[in-house]
Amino acid sequence: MQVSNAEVAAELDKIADLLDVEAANRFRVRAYRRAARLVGAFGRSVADMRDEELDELPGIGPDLAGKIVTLAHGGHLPLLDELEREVSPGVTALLAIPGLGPKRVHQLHEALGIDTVARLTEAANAGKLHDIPGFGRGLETKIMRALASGAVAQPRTLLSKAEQIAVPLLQNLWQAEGMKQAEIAGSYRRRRETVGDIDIVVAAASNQKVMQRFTSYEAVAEVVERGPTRATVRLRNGLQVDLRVVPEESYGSALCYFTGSKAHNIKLRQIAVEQGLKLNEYGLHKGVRQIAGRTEEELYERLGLRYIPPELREDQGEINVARENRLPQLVSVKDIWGDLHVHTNATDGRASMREMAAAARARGYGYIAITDHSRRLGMAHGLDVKRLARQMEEIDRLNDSLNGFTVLKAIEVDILEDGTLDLPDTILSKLDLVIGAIHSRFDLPQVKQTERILRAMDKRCFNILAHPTGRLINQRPAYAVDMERVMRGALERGCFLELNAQPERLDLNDAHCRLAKSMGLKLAISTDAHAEPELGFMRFGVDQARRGWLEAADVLNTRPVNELLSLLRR
DNA sequence: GCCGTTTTCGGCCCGACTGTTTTCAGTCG
Repeated sequence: MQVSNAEVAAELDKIADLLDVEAANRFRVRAYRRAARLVGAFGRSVADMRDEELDELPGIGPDLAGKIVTLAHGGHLPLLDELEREVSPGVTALLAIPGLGPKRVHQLHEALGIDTVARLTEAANAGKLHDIPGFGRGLETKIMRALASGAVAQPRTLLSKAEQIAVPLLQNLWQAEGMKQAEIAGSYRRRRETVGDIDIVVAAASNQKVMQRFTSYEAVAEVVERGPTRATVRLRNGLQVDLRVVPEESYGSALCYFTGSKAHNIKLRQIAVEQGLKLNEYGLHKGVRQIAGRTEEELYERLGLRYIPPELREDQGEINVARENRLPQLVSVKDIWGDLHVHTNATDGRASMREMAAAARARGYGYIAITDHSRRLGMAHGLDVKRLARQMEEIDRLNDSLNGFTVLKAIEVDILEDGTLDLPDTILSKLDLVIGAIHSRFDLPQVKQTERILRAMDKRCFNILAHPTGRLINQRPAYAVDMERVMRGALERGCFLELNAQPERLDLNDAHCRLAKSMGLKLAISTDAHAEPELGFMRFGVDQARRGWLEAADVLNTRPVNELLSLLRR
């Protein structure tokens, strides 16, 4: 039995939570959390790794390596059983409630035997909490408010959605008097696929004016916290926004600090300590004297590092690479020459191919591939042989009328359950590009799903595997597939994988991108656009690719059409 | 629980805000 990295990470996190509530050594707790984070973000499946390989990873020692191996093969940990005997497992859910951390959860359990959210609600409503030492009426109401507002376990917000909320908010903030600098920091700036909250950093002449403007913003439902330099609000849609105002000479260090990740920051501060310096959000200090911090660039430089782009700041090896001046030259939207996954109103798109081509051209592209659905997707009015043939003729005519821009004949063909393709080779082999996709039977076991894909790739006309895991963020998990085998299979056969840039897909994820890069497999970044504005999703795909350390050379569609076509030839 | 060109034991990042306090612990990022 193989257990996914995400599940192993969840178990490790559970141990950390339980240890936390047990008041275990906090560094021991941290070791489990670090391990959970590492495993969760790891491209390879830990189930395929040996004990000694895991031991090599930073923060993983012999003990954790053994536990990870056990978990990855469906084994039981005596430690976890023991912890769950001592602390009822439901208490970990209490940690998600704002205002409750390990100490207070422990107290709730000791004093009143509270071990579920339901019991906590009951006790709070009965007014039993404020008698517990260290608790008071204030905390009791705070907890009751949190419980009532459903603040518990809210799913993370899609980056694209966060952008729609944060950008106008920031624009509004700029109207405050005395604004000097401002940026959205946090996981938003690191371009993670989802954000938990929004962090904004500001340098301004008057803290007071900024705070005032921020807390009175029209979308604010509640001011959770408000001090002289920091404020937290909850918006009506439930999203939390933190604002931090600092002096101009601290702006760079504050921006860096609030961009994170937390793990990256800890490493930076360790480096500072090693050099006899101190790093905080106000700057880099030698004794009481500030020696850097006005800009991020200056900060990294003074620490002996090259500037690290926010997308890489995850403590995934970027610091050593920056020290050795080996940072990747990350791909950017400017490098993209065309879009290889585009739908039209021939199937479920909303614009004609002419309109999509014009929109792509207006973005400065040299080509797009028209990839409508195949017949199997009845819902989308998928193309059969006859309609596809007609579309190909139409593309020829369109190309005749275009100068310096190419519309590629292509398709997003369904990979059927047995790994055959939804249209015959005779027509597929006449196309410039064939994208294969799974739209059915997401429930196949891993071995079957993997073989289904490899079998489809066996066809010499097959070029790119679309949205390779099928996940929809917050909606549908990835289907079970051995990604390493799929990538190796693609490499051996001369085909490629897609990084689908739809904000709710972003499929492949960042770890997969790194895995592909380490194997030398190029990826196509494609929008899967169903309307003209969706061509703009390219930047989300590029952001994800940057998080995966990809450079222009690692991406298929960063080259002119002739080079692209020769790469596609099998 | 991890880690080490000062260490195999004794460290492990730093500050703001809140609430319950008489000087600070807990939580959060």
